[in-house]
Amino acid sequence: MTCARRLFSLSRAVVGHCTLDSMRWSQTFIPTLKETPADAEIVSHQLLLRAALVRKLTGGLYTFLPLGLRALRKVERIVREEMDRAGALEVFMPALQPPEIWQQSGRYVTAREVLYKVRDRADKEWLLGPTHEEVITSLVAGEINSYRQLPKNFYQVQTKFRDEIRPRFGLMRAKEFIMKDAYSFDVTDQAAQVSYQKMYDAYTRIFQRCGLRTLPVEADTGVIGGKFSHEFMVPAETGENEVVYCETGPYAANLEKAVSQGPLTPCPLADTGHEPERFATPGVLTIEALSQAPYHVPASAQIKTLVYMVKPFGSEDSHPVAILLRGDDQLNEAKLAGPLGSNVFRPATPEEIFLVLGAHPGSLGAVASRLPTQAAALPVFADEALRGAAGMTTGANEDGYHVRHVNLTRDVRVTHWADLRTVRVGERCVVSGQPLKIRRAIEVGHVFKLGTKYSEALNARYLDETGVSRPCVMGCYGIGVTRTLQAIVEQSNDKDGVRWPVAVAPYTVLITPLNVAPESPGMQLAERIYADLATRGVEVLLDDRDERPGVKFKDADLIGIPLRVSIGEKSLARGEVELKPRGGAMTAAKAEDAVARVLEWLHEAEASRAT
RNA sequence: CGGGCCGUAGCUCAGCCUGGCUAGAGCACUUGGUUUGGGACCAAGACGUCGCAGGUUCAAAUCCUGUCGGCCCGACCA
Repeated sequence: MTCARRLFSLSRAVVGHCTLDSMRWSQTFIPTLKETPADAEIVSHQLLLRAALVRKLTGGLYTFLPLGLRALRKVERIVREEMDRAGALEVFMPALQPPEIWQQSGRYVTAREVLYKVRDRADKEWLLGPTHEEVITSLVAGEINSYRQLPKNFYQVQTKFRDEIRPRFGLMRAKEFIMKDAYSFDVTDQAAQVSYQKMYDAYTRIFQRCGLRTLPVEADTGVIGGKFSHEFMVPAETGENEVVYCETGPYAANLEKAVSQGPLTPCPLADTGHEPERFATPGVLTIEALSQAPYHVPASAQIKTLVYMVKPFGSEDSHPVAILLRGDDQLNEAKLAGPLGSNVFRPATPEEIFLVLGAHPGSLGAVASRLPTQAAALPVFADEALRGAAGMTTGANEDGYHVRHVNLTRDVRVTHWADLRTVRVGERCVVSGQPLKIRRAIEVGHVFKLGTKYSEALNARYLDETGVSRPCVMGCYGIGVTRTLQAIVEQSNDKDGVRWPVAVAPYTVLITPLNVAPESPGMQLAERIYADLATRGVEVLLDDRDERPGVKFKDADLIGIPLRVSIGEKSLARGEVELKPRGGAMTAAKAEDAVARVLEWLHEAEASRAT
């Protein structure tokens, strides 16, 4: 028993906080599904339903069943422990928010696509919060006055609402989901950097404790705005993001943000000495067509001309801009917001394009001498890959014609140079020079360094040592808790079901007596082990159902409890029970040692996870 | 919002093209029996406004129109 006594002090991560947090299968609610529901596409979504973790109410809205809720609570607890450890303070903000603060920050417009709006009896509008920068900043604006009160980092775990155009993949992209969001307030940029790093480190620990392999990548800041950010990605073929990474170096970035040393084949730079020359290209409307016979202009020697309509911040009117890329490059819209100075923009319609350029898509070009007078002041944004290019071919800005011998420096009035292209596989890493790879991933966390955008808009200011009023420097940090749960399932499963990491498993031990008659030796032993483990704080589930062994084993594998203790007549005749880690090999244990062996296994599982 | 597909029992689906008898199967559920170490078997039973509305017809799950909902692809998107 000394062994058991020593093992009694297992950490809370494994044994749970409630000494009798255990359950009989027949008393709880675990409606497993033998068949795969038709509308679940990816394996984690299927298992979420089959393993009785959640049920769908309607598209993008799910009910958590007892098993799913237990796993969710485990993830939440890990998140809270690590946030607390990092010095963040838990608060709880309203989900229902007044639109006024969103108008103040400007996001009433820029985030309008995802905002759920509701009206009260007086027909006043309210918002269901998709995030809480405005609320927390309002709080700080009212409460924090001095540098002596800083830094502060507030967090909460709360339901968020987002008007997703197309909810899909179960909890991955839902209309309503649980997020942990944290907001840091600092006196200076350098101090904010410290807060940012604390959160980055906390996130690394959180996902590690959840049993997830994550990859932190440089990320675009999107609608939230801000200076720079990292996303925590779970590599998975079913992910909705694409991550560019280098196998030999530290570089990793979201495709929206990724840079490289440029196209593998450089643009022609040698000036042919020719002036731009118009030539007839009847019916040629694509880069591809111009690269074919009889023209044979490689895509890499063409200039692609796009027209976008931009709405500057605070303005109601849109204006057109031209965007130039190499023919074989793709525009990366996420990179466009910075150079444009606005994130409200869209591709121009053919009618709008004709109005400004006098030609239709397929024949567009920005060669200065071929621009109509109304386009004289048209802003021209050119991708860096085109810098210095010569001998290029592009549209003549006249339907049915192209121009060759174009020298960018000489012939095009570029107003802004910027990195606008999408990186492609195999291009050279800017850090290591090695070929870049691309793979899909699920975004589970995002840390942003925000700067003073919200503190200035909502007046969250403090007085510094010299009595000068300054805006707080902010950071914000999100973890999709429900999405993280599904990502764990997506990463931890096999053909038989879920394989929960111990730290987030709904229960850590499953006892499976094959004969459940109350007076049978097997059931009596099962009851003893169950009670013994429960009083030691192990979260244990007893499968007391009168079902055939096959049913019990299939269900056990499906719900994926990390350790199974099977008690059947055959081994019991030898005075033994069977220990089977989910996905591992079965081992025999003397019945009287069963509890000690289980505690030992849990202890080892915890030790092997700690780093 | 564009394109495609689908709504029949709790779940997975057949029947529809080519209208016609009491609308079917498997799984799940209830009862009884036989079974009992990897999703058993036998028997009996319960479960349906065939998404909804309108139309055509002697007759509609089936054909037509509209509508609502779902799924997939795209667009969009912390």
